[in-house]
Amino acid sequence: MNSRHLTFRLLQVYAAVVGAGSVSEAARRLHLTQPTVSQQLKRLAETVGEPLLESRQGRLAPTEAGAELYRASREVLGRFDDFGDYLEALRGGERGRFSIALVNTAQYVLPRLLGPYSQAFPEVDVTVHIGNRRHMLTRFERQEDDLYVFSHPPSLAHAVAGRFLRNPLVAVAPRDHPLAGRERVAMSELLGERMLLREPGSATRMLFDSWLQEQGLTLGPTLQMASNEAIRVGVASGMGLAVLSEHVLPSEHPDLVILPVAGLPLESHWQFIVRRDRRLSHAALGFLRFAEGHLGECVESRFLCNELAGLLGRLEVADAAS
Amino acid sequence: MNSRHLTFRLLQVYAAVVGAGSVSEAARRLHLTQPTVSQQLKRLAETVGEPLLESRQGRLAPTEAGAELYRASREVLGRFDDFGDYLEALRGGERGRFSIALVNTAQYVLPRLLGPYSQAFPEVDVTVHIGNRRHMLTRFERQEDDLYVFSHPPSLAHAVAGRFLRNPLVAVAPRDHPLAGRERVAMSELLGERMLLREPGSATRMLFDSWLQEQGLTLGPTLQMASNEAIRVGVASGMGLAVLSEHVLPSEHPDLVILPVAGLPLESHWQFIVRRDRRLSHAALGFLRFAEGHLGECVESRFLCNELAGLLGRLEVADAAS
DNA sequence: ATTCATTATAGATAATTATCTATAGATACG
DNA sequence: CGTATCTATAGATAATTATCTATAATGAAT
Repeated sequence: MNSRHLTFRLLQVYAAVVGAGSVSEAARRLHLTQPTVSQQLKRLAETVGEPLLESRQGRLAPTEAGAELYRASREVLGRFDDFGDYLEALRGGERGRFSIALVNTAQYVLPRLLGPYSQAFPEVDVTVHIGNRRHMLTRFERQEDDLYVFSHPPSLAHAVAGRFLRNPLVAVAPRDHPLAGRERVAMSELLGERMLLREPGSATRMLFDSWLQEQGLTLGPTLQMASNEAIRVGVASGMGLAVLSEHVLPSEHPDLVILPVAGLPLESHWQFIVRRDRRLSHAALGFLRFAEGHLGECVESRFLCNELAGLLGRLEVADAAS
Repeated sequence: MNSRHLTFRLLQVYAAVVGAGSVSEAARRLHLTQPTVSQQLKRLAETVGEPLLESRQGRLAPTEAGAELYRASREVLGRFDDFGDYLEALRGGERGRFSIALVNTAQYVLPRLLGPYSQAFPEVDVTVHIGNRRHMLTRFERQEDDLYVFSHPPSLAHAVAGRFLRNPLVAVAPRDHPLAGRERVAMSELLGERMLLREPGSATRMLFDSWLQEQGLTLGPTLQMASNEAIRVGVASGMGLAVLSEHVLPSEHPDLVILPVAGLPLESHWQFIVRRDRRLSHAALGFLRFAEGHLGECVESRFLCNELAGLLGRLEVADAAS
């Protein structure tokens, strides 16, 4: 039997004929003419090399070989129906996988979105990569992930971005610091103190540095630490002051106060970045849609800044074009 | 996804590409050119409506959808391979079904063949129909069975026959009968006795009647019984004499003797009859082949008369022609 | 940056398929 | 024994498929 030229259509027709027990009836059901169906059957029988049907008391009944072919056809057609369902689920973003890469600081907020999303789409595998900005930039260049979260995106030449969350940088001091009770503080007053800072190249540090430069200020004594957590704890224990993303602070922070420094908070935003030269998985798109729709429920409203509709719009356009 | 124009060939090609991890390599394995394979893939991806492969570090790896399609393809192709095996078994006569219709008297001998055959081909379903000659003729007319066993076949206009077993008709008497010890008996001597006979129309009776007519003899008193068994027992218990197929007698028959009547035994033969206007099932053909090859082992050599090779020859010719 | 291998595209062609209409041959029903 | 209903065959045609050669575009590896 040479299955080279066997089409699924042929099996569909055959199954219909066996199901109907009649060529004419099958033709009606399939909206074909009877000779068409007859001829298909003939070809199928030739392909199989064995008679498939014989008329028994008025009805067409499958022969031994025909019965087995019918079984096989049903299984095969069923399997491809399942495949069709799978595809639909994939397209609907209900199933599949995607990966998302975060710079360190974003790990304080992204779980608020990913948690509810995973609840809603349990069939989607999400891989989260976390690292410092340099690390993430490498991944971005290599197109290793579906989605990236940056506060300061790299070049958008091959990518589109959509902001979704405010990321205010605030100055923090220990609660018992002399400046703690003040109505208003000038930045210059802080710079005499030792500042605890993230490494150069981290988004937080970059933003702070460039702001200082604008203001014509220069740093005094500093202490560099690679982790936001370590900085927060350091400040609480009196090692110095710091400028940190507000998200890094726990909602209750008895040891720390936010200083009302003029010009702060520094406004920046978390945004999703999507490369345009890599096909975005349906699942990732589904996640963005979910974020667009449910952001309000997942984050405190003072941080809310949902500009994802625009991002989605630009993606759909690209999608339709392809 | 429209599977209307999906060919098995296409799935084979796709599976080969995924297996090889490269279009060119797959093309080599399939003895096709690389553009051919590329183009098939393109068409397949269009049919599915989703990219199937993406190049990951030099190799082609299936996408999510592609991986599922690969699974489906393997299953489907596997299922049809199995179907191919099934067909082969069917063609080889190792599997399937057939029915065989016997006139009553043949039931004494056919099990000797059917038993060993079923042992050798346990996957074949055999249906045996047994009845009197009239009954079998009806079945034969209606083409209800694959094989028929007659000693006197009906018209062979639409059928072919092959003898396989001698069927001698002998005269039997109770052991204590006056004629029992005699060296030689004339038929006319028997006709004074009461004869136990099968019904007119039965092969045994027809043969006996026409022989008597040839000899110019006529029957004396008779008693008609529809069963060979009943006749045999009747003779043993002194109800009269009879002319019976030797196969009807048990191998040891202490109550009966075979009379050495001049002109007896009447020679007739069991033969297989196959209609030519009905497709012979592979299994039935397999049975005939088995019979042809193993007849010697299944029946006593004095009855042996294997002319099945001729029958098979005629069937193969018809088969090749169709 | 050059080169080698891989993949994609274009253009061509023969074969095959999917369908139809019209018609002939079979079968079953009253 | 017609008649209605089925199935099979023939002939036609447009669409699709399978396959090639030649060539361009990509991409990985010196």
